[in-house]
Amino acid sequence: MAIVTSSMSTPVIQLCCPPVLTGPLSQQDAEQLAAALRVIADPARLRLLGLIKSQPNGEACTCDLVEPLGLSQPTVSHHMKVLFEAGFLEREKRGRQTWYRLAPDSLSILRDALDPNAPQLA
Amino acid sequence: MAIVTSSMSTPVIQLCCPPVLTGPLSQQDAEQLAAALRVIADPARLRLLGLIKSQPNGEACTCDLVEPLGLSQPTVSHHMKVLFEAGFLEREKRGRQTWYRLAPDSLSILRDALDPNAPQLA
DNA sequence: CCAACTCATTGACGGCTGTCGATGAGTTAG
DNA sequence: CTAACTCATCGACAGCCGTCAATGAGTTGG
Repeated sequence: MAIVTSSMSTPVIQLCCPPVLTGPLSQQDAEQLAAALRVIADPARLRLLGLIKSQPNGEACTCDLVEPLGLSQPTVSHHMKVLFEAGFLEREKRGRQTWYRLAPDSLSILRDALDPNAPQLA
Repeated sequence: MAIVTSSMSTPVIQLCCPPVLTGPLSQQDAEQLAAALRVIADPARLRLLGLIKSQPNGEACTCDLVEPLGLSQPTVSHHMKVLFEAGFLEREKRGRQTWYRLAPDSLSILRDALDPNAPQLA
């Protein structure tokens, strides 16, 4: 019996993927890459990534993001959770605040998957 | 009065965008980039891009794509329209068939927008 | 111990969209 | 001209998801 029975799952960003144009994508590969892309295919989440990156030390707590984003605190919290669980953000709790930082290489993985010069396998 | 009153609009892929991590994205920039990402954040459309690229001459007609994708013909037609109007595909009618080809540079634009080493502006 | 603060969770709602069957429009072969 | 073929469009439906107000959980200061 595992001690940790939580719902921790592998971040989608780490699961994907052969480049799109390497050849026909399997259904599974396509679903994983699509899942990773869907996470950042949202204006609020894109703005959050840019905001965090532009903060001092490249980190931000939730309270720093609510007002510049112009969305409610629960909504921001929701987006942060999605970005974190997908592997785009790192999270650290300090006192009552939660600090977020960009996960290195997460965007690079997506970039690689979109490489238009990927070698044809077939 | 314009002769062409059709609903032709600029492909979303050509509208976007400063890189995500250059700094805080404006609402408009974020929406444009998100719109472009949403187009390919779908397993069926990702598979279509890979399928077309792997065909002889890098082009395919709709009839070549329905069976390998495992979706109905109207659904495939719908996805092709979305990809074309977004600027990811070029289209050419020959007789009763419609042939599609990857639009060069479309994926590269998205790749550039995801550059994790983009210079900070602020 | 209590009040204030920060953040996450819950539940609800509305809009978007991926899918299909049915149908229509254009093209070719006979 | 007609039948068959290829593809697009339409209308409908179900599921997903972004958003918020209300509430709960954990932390700090006094």
